[in-house]
Amino acid sequence: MARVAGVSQASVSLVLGGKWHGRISAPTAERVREAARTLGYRPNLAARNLRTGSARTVLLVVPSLTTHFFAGVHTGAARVAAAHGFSIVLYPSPAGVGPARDPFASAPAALDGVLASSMAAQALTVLRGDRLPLVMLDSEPDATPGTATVNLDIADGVRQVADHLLGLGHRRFLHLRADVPSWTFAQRARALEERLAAVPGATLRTAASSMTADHGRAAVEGALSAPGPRPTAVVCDDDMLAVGAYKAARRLGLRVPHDLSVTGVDDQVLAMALEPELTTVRLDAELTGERGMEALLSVIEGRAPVTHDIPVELVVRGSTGPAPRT
Amino acid sequence: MARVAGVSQASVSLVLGGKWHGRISAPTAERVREAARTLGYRPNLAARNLRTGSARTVLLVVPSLTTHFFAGVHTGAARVAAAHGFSIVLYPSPAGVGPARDPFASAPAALDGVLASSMAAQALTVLRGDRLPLVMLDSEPDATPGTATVNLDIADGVRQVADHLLGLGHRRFLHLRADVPSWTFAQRARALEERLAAVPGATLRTAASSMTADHGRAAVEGALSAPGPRPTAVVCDDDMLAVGAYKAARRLGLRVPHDLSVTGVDDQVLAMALEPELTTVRLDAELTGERGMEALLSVIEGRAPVTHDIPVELVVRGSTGPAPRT
DNA sequence: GCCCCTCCGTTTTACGTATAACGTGAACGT
DNA sequence: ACGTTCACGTTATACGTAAAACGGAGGGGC
Repeated sequence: MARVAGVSQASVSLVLGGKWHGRISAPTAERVREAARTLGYRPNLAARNLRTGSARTVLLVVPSLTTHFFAGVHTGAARVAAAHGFSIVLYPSPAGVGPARDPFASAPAALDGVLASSMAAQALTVLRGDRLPLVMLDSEPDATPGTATVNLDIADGVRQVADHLLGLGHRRFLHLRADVPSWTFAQRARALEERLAAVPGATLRTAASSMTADHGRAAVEGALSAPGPRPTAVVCDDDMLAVGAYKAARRLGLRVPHDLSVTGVDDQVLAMALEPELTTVRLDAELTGERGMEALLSVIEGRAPVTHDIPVELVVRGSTGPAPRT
Repeated sequence: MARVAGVSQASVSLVLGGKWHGRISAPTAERVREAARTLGYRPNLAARNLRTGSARTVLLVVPSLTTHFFAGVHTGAARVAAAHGFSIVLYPSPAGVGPARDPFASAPAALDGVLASSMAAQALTVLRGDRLPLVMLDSEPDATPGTATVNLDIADGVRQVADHLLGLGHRRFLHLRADVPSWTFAQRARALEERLAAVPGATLRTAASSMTADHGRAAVEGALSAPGPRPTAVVCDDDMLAVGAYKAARRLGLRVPHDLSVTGVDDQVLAMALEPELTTVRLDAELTGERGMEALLSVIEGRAPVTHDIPVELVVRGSTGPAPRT
């Protein structure tokens, strides 16, 4: 390469690295670029990484990419990373069985930082101790002081849901919880409890289910068949659970929203596919990924850790209506 | 590291690389491992990659991870890659706007091979010319002779759909095409046409739509409102388009499946969420990813390219029923 | 004439690993 | 006693880059 261009190897590095101004004349620089073009020359990344001590690579830790939300997070994070010349490597689904794998074993090169979802708790225990820049997504604000976090204010979304349903006259609520031990779900439960505690006459039942439509259906069917006055609104931790609520309602002969109002969280494509379309809390997954990656790159580049808040938005559609008269 | 273990650097490499049998005594090997453990020593990946000339890394080219199918492909591919000590780097969504980016610019290290979906056509033009091992997913069998392919026999799935509907007495069909210029969709259209051409009295209309529920609805609504005898079955290229068909049916006052049968392709979570549940062609995305990665690793390791066929399966649910009497 | 500066490059070095090539005692066969 | 093998490690080298250190030629100031 250097031979073809008729210059030294160092000049090649300077030109292709874009740091030649004032050191290499314009014609020579052009000659180097031309030679690189005709040869199809690409700098050896391994050598570059060895020399610079960095591969400009970041680890993204999420439970599963098949979850709509995390796929969106990846998309947003990847966009920002690419814009800064960084690459993303995914931590292989810790949600799968087996012990937490060594996150570094999955990377093709040294890591500059870690962007981790709070739902991937297993991996974090592995990551502690390595002094890598770390940014948490949707984690408890003061859980890890000093590290940047990107916080989705889902609690606020749940409060909006509660207010919306209260405004429609609902007083008897069923909360369909995702039985995943994660702060994000605990937060939702607490927000709903607190909001309803402030309303005289409001009651709250709780059911828990794994995050599939079928388990959700069973849980809701059980809770709605229990003795006592039946809840008129089901607040679900997730759109997929809301599908379960729809199915339960159908089996029990209840119409949505006439007899039973249902809400979700996420606003997946699912929400618009349902009939009636689902009232739900929209989470902007891509924005979450973007902000997370921006925060992480800030830390990597030595700036102070910032904390972002991602606003959420209640999207009212057809699955919520006035509470039925008793 | 070598100092701490009281041994030469070469011995460290041998022991940690697992190639010490017969060259290093067991006690010494143990001493090295012990030292590595206490120091938290990790081999420098950049140096290793430079020395070995490989980063054991593969590029996965898919249009978008937010598409359910491709997220599944990634999951399967990642599982196999991890089992062989390989890493996956994703090519950043070529479906996005802008010119095709340099795939190698997104990688943190040198690539050993490429696993590409046929739907990411843009990227392929970039990849041609680089003599990297390449495996295509769901691409036209003889499009790239010599390269391994993993073929989803969706044409067969469509034929099963046609036979299923014909058996239910349907004769007037509407094909809702995804207007994406990809071989996989062209293949579906051809299979349906050929199958119906063999049935006297069978008719086929076609509508095209981008892959969103709303556009699908509009396309189906238009096609069903056109003059002439109305189709009684809508065969959709995708589950998302089937959602559009449901919505169109509702707007036109048609019940599924009583007045209109609907089918999809994919079997996303969506399919079970719909009411009635969707009859669709199940594609095993994870298996596709696994087979694809296995084929690619074979080529990388110097074995002959193999071609796999992934079977598809018609899943009959509630969205198809007997053709209405005229 | 001498010193100093600027411009344009080159020479050299270090990064940390994998592995080929090279000892070095001790045991062993004859 | 002497070559041969074996078991166990070490020394030395190359990978391709980034960047610090180092000129050399030409020009300007005094």
